[in-house]
Amino acid sequence: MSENEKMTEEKIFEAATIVFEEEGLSGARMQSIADRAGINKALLHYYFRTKDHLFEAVFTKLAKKMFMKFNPIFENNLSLEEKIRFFFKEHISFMQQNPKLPGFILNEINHNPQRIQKLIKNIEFKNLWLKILEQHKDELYKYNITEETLPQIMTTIASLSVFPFAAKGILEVIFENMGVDFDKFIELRKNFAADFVIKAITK
Amino acid sequence: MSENEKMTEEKIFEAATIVFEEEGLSGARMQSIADRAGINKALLHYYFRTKDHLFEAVFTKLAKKMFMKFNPIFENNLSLEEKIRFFFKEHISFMQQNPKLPGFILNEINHNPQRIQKLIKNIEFKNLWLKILEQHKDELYKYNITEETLPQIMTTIASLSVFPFAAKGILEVIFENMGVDFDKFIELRKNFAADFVIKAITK
DNA sequence: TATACTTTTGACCATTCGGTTAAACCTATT
DNA sequence: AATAGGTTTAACCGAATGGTCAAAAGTATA
Repeated sequence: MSENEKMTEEKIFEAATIVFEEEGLSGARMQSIADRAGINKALLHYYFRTKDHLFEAVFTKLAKKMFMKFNPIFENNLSLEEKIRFFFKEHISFMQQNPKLPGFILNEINHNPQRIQKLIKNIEFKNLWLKILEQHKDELYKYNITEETLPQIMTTIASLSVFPFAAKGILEVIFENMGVDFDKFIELRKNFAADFVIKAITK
Repeated sequence: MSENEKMTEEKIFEAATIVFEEEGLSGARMQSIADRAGINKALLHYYFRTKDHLFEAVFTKLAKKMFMKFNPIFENNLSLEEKIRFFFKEHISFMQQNPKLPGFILNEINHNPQRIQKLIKNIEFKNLWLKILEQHKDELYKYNITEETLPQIMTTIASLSVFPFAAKGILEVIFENMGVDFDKFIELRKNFAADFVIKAITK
């Protein structure tokens, strides 16, 4: 039945997500995914014809899930400062529940940059400055934000949020050595990063 | 001759570095490395018995090369502000010449965290705070740096420097869309990141 | 030049891996 | 109960992969 079918496809998808996140495209084994889904390997190919098909499906969904989290910033009508605080809280909370996502996505894109191209080529980054300008015209004078520094500030905000997860493997070892708990560090980071950025851009 | 031997081992090592950086451990093929080095595949196993041996050699050297760049900060006797400026200039310059290194190292560590453990377990991060305290006792009052915020600030500095390279694949696409040149962005980042951090931590 | 030793090679091996096939199994419809 | 449809499986396949081996090629020493 279609109910059962959804179940199986879902099982496969969830298993594939875990294995791909953990091992990467080239490191993942179809057999591991089948085992984890509790099904036969041939059934994988029945639902998703090839490994690449399956990977593409998983990757696209995860990447969208990730980039979606950046959207609300340009939608709601908070102040710039509120938006920054909102972003760090939401984005870091999301990654707390998906700690392996950032490293996985960054890595796979570096291995095959064209994969992301079709995903974000539709988004009009060109209008980004105009959009921000119209929403926050008055506030921009208060902060050191110009069309020139926008890429730097955007990247900076993304860095502060994403990097700790992308570098989790290293940080955990270093922090352990310093007697710092990674999870606690992340919890504190929501406010620290927001304060840090706001302090830095305020004239 | 030993001269020739060094030549061959060197050729293998360089080829392996390129292939591993590009494809990762699981994606790299011994045949590709042999081809790139212009030698027989069996010769790889003559010099480095297994793929894992070869990878370990390459990874260890690259990881050391990377982390070495953090050292001078705790050695020279510049002021805190000078150290921050010095770090961003040196570290980003280094990565400009090795743009694939950050992503490679982060990814391989996430896949196998214990790999980094033996490399940095010798470093005494516990004394880090004491070391900084003794070198910059007076300055620390000027900045918002305490033993509690140190991990956040350290991670922040690393983020601002490393992340743009770890996310190069994405940023290049986005920047292209915005009419921004990645290399120019990186060049500007050396000063932007330093200014940003100093502004943020100055009371 | 003969000998001993190291380096390099081509051919080969065992295993793993993504993918296929034909048959068995289920489930709904008649 | 018989039929037809999709779903699931065990067994299998060819190619790719990491690794081995014995012989060839090179080199230094006597």
